[in-house]
Amino acid sequence: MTESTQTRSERARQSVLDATADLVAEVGVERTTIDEIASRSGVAKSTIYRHFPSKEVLVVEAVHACIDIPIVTDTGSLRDDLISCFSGTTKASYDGRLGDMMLSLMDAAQRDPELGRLVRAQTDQKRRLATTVIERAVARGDLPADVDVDLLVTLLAGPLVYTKLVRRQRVTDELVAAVVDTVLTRYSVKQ
Amino acid sequence: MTESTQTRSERARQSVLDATADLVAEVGVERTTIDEIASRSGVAKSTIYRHFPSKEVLVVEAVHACIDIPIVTDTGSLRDDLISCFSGTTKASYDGRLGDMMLSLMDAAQRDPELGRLVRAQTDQKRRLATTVIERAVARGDLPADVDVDLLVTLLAGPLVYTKLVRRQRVTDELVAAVVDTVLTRYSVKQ
DNA sequence: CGCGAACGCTACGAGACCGTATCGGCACAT
DNA sequence: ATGTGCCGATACGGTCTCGTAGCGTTCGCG
Repeated sequence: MTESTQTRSERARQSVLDATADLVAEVGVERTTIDEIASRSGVAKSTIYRHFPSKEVLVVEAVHACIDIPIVTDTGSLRDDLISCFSGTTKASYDGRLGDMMLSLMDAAQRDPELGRLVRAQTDQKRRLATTVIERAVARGDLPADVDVDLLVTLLAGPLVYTKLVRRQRVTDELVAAVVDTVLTRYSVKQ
Repeated sequence: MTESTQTRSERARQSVLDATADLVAEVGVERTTIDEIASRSGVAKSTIYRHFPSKEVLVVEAVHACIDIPIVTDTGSLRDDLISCFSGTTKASYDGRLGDMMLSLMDAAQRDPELGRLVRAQTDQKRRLATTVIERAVARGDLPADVDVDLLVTLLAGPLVYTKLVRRQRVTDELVAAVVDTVLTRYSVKQ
């Protein structure tokens, strides 16, 4: 990716991280084993331990490598920016591999402080994207200055995350639009 | 509870179910072990296996025993009924022991079909409470007849579940009221 | 092209856990 | 009261997993 010339060590490291992420997505954090990671990645167990001190650290790094932050648009329309923002964060974070990991990660995060920090940081980061969009709208006067931004983000993100994680249904663009429109109506925003 | 005269076998069985629920709430489904259940409940491992064929069955029964369905009010006010409904389901299902179990259960439910059915049934049951309240409002004419009930329930339940499970914050009565009011404004319901 | 560092393979000890078996003792119904 | 059936304690075999170690092989830098 970054360099087409990859040293042997780097290739092994990357294979391990990939296999770990795949396994966490498939069987969850608890059932992920070093032996299976070795088997899938084609990297020897001894080599894995040369790169990562423990299974916990490996999992944290593997998850960390899966996270990418989408960019927020600035069209001047609160509605469009929110839809774009939540479509982006939902697709980036809850579709594909990371989406399959989330429940297991959140569960494991209850007991593993390091994973807890990671999951919380991930959640906060996504909320901050929406917060940015909303605060820009407040600055424009499209939203009242005394709006409860935190509540607003929860009202928007809640139904989408609930649909994905609890109901295990796809988050369609229609749902995103419906959620955004419902919440914005409350604040009398022109559409 | 149901009978103050409890045979020895019944007492043992109940102790096991209790200890199992406690353990699942504390350390999750995966880290819950029969030996620890035996140790905590004061019931011998051999006795546990006389009552339950496997750890999986035991966990399912223990979780099942934790579930109770709150009753929905019928005050004639959609807003009041919704607030009562979601306060009730939230308190009953996400506070206390069951709340501590949920993430681990939902994770385990991804791989265990039996747990999957249980969790899904639990979710559906709670949604049906809200659906009942909404349909009564439609019948009264308080909501348009063509309202998307399923979407409406998601809009209401989503932020509350998200607050509890993802943000790991308490679901206050203020939050419930704010969510209900926001969603109902969209449908121009008098408050 | 040569040498050292890193790799793959295999085996190992320790510990956790499951599910079964054995056996002595206590509860509960008759 | 008395015996039968269920319980508690304990031990066991088997499996899985972690993390370490030894050893031959191969990559890649100079």
